[in-house]
Amino acid sequence: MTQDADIYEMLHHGLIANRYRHGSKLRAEQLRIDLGCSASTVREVLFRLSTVGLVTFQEQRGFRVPERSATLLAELTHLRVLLEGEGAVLSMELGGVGWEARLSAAHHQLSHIESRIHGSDEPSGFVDLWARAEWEFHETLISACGSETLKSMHAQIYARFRQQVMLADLSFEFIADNIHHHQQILAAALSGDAAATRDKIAGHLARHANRGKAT
Amino acid sequence: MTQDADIYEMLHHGLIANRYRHGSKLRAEQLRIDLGCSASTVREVLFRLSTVGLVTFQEQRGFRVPERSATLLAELTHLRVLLEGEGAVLSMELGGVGWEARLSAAHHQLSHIESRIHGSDEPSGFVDLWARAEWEFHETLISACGSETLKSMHAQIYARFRQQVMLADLSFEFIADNIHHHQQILAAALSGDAAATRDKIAGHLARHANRGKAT
DNA sequence: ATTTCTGATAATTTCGAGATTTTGCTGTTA
DNA sequence: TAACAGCAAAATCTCGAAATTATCAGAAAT
Repeated sequence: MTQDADIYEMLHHGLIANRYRHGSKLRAEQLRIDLGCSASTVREVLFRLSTVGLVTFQEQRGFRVPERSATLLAELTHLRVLLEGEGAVLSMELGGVGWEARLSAAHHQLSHIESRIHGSDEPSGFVDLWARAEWEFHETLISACGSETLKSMHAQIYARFRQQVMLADLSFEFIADNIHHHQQILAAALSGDAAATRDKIAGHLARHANRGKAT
Repeated sequence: MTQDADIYEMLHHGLIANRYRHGSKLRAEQLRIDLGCSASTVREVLFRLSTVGLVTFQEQRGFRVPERSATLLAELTHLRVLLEGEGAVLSMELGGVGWEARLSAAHHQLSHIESRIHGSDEPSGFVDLWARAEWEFHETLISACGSETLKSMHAQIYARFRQQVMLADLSFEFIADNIHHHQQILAAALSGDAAATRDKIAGHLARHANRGKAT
């Protein structure tokens, strides 16, 4: 059993779930206790995460969780619209009925959870479920695009996007909008309208545009 | 002096220049001699490079140089067209005269080198100069897009693209086409025609479409 | 009172060795 | 001859410690 991959997954997940405060230092000696391994292994993983932008690294000054930044969020949003729109349109052309079925299924799952959250006073217990379902839907949306490279690039951007907005999203103030957005994206994708699909994706991802605070 | 960053740059450059054969194994114990450091440091750097796709990694089986693959090249080309086209169009809107001047300068440098290569029997001595100038031109093309994230993502894809096609490019069989392509891209960008700019970029990058051999 | 120097403390970077796993070779068997 | 088990060699993975560098508190000087 190689710990390395597990440690990577744990930290990756923790960073996306905002388990560590924005801007806080990530000391290898500290994390080794939580993760149950040596500081060297942690350091190795932190380096890898810095390469994909989930942690920042400064020479001789260690690793940090990236700050929240309206500028960065705008850039990530722009790239996500670009990649996710392209992947969705390609999937519409290449995916066939199988893809449409999987997308419907993913939307059904997500819709179910979002409905429950919408009617709940204490939605904090649904956070993990919702995060997984949201990812599944957007991942399925581009899953038939035929390009592994596009998918892995999208996964990188999605992770950084989520890291930026998780704190805002888990208050679920957007939940009513999100339900509507996800329905519109599904409808546009199934109808075969490429331009509309791109539009709906862009509208959905822009929901944080007016809220992100600069560093 | 931190070796780490230097080692990373050395290996990064070597991989793009095809210093190591496609598919060959990258043993840390071997590389430590060429690079003058310990095996652990090499391993750390190789992990980082695997995260951006310049080396492949398999658990318990070490690191390898990615094979040449027509499929992968097609995917990288598609993404480069997407990112470079977007960055160029944004630069045309935001860059102003300063950007136009820098793009002209970069093209002039590249054009000068490509002309010399075109008229030479033994162009192998120009490889490094050409590679640098080619990168400078394409990087400048998107330099005013206003998004650091887009630029770094493009840099990642460009590096992998170059790794795939370097062997083909340094025979300079495309040199006549390339001179024409680069001129067309420059002209379209300066004329302010967004659609034409995207077209010319796509045409330029597709030059390898009929040549890459599957693994 | 503010700045600068200095030493002590803490964090980062590099390294080589031990434990674990894979790989390749050899000899046996059907 | 082909297939398989077992052993030896090599490679990978993990770790903790030594060496280097940054950080900070307190003393000395302006």
